[in-house]
Amino acid sequence: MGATKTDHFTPRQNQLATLAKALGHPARIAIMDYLLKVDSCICGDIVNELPLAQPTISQHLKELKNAGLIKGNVEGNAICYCIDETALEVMQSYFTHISEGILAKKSKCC
Amino acid sequence: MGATKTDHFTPRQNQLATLAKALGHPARIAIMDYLLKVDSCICGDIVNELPLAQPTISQHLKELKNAGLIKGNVEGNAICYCIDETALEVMQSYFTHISEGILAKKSKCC
DNA sequence: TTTATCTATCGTAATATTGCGATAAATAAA
DNA sequence: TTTATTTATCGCAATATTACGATAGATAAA
Repeated sequence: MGATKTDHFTPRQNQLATLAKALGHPARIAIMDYLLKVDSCICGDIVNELPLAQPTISQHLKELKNAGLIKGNVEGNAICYCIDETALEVMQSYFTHISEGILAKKSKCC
Repeated sequence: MGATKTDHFTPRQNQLATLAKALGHPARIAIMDYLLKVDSCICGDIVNELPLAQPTISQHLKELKNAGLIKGNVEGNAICYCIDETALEVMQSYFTHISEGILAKKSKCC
């Protein structure tokens, strides 16, 4: 035990969970914040912005990248990361879907 | 090491991360799905819907509740859970905010 | 009261995450 | 080529998560 039973759920449920999990750490929210704040990709300066060591940040960037939330490409001797809109659209439409679902509900239990 | 450095980030970053983390498991996405599907609260039948044991589901419900995503109240000898809209609005506005941020960006790096 | 039903909690094992020092890999600059 | 600069990876320790059997607590039904 201890491992998530991924194969018992639908691909959509797993995808949403993967995306949410990737955002489930304040450092990774902070990285997304910084990516939005600077009007460009981040190339190196992200390490100076966060209160974490370079290997730790590299690891968080890797997780965001694996989840598809950011993408990066080599630029000189730095690497350029920026937000991947596709994954964000998935999350956004998920919450829109939930909101609509709640509005449609006429039940009054809680 | 091993513990998240929560105090190094802003309350907003921590709140978003907490909410995202709570949704970061397919079982909890499935619970939210089910809460939306049935036009009422869930009272007991959730255990039959998921491929997990009762204690595990109880644990997942607890995490969703701690994050503020669902709320529950006693109803007979069952407990009635349903979605808490407030937390969802936080997430929805976060993704709206990101989308707007991306649209506003004129940079063309990636 | 006794029994059934539903949910929570405890305890524990397996696995995953977080964080960082040390170090490697890759490219730029000198 | 040598030296910086930047990022990734390895290895490890500390902590957190996931899952579930056993069991307790609470209410409903008989």
